[in-house]
Amino acid sequence: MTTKKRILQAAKQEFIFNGFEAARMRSIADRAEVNKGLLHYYFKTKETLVTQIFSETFVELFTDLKRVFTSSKDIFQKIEEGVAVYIDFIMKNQEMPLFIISEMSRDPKQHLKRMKHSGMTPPFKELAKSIAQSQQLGLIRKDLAPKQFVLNMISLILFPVLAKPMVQFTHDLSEKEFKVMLEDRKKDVAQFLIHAIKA
Amino acid sequence: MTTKKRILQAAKQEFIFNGFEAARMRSIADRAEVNKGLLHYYFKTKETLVTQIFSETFVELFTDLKRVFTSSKDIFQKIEEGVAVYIDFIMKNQEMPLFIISEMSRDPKQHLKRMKHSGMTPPFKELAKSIAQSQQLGLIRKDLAPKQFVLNMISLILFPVLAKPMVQFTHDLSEKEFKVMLEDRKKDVAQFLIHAIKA
DNA sequence: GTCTATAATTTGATAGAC
DNA sequence: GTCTATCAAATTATAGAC
Repeated sequence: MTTKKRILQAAKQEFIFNGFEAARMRSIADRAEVNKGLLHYYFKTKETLVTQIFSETFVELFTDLKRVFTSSKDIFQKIEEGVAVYIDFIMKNQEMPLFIISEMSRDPKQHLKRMKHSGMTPPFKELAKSIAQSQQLGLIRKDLAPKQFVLNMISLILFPVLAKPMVQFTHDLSEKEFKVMLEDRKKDVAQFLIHAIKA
Repeated sequence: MTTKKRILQAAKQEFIFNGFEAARMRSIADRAEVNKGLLHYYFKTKETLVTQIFSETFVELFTDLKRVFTSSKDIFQKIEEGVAVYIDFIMKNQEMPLFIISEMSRDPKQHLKRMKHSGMTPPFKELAKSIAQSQQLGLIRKDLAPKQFVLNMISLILFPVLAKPMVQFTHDLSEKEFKVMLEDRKKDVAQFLIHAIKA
């Protein structure tokens, strides 16, 4: 692996575990086992590092989700697959959602710049459209705004990892048991959602 | 208002908008319009300030929720009232949930100390118990773990404020419209939950 | 490309006058 | 109780040798 890649990977770990402000360039260099000066040689500033990390993340997740939501399958399959793909992603990147949300909140304008840099947008409009069509077909109850459903779906997917320490504590779950719970939620959340919206 | 109270209020604002690490003692002093030295005179350290703020928050929220979940009303009323009470709280303290969750994640052990200092615990076990009883009565479908329901309920309540900038951006909502949406979610979330669990 | 050394700021916290 | 002045430590970033 190249030095640049090693730095990027080390930075990702440092950022997601500590947040942007608490992340230390010194720690990143230590993790990557390179000299502190090299970080600036490759990436100039702390901000450049974080922008790069966000880009890679957005491209990876949104590409997969877009494929699911624009497929020709029926809405209930889209929900099941979408939930599974999303939860698969967060199982591999458990600390990333909190990092993104923290950064978004800390500096919304900067976050928009980072989104633009990645060239990707979340494919939620595609899902909302699919919900609306299924309402017309009578598959889903009509007293529910598609946008509301999308927000609820994302809430159920993301919150448990955002609040992971609280969930682990209140449910008394080991690291392994927490992962099992996330795995189970692929089916559980999909079924919960489908129960909530079926006509 | 006493100087101590003014400092506490200023610290709360600074912390919830910037997070613990990014919060500056200097900024807190400026917000409170007092000298920087006074912060240490009253609270000794940054950590003392944050512990005090958490305590007040936990006491306020959990007291109200416990009253709802241990009342004698039926489960569907408990859900409706619990959602309303919780959303009322976060409407008045929109940035608090992200601050708490960020801190919890940044330093779980320290967070437990802060919880203990407040003397309060979240009354979620009481709600789960109430769900289990209603399952026995045949009011709620039995293929759903009470703990899972509680987690889903909290997810739907908290996520929209945690991801507020993203929600505002993707739904194109002004500050006022976002508040209206939260207000609407008191009914919407309760109905969504009830649809999802009714036998 | 990689390192050492260090500059330039900024931070939380303290000491001491009033 | 409130202020000024300042310390000691830590942080990002740069300069320059190799």
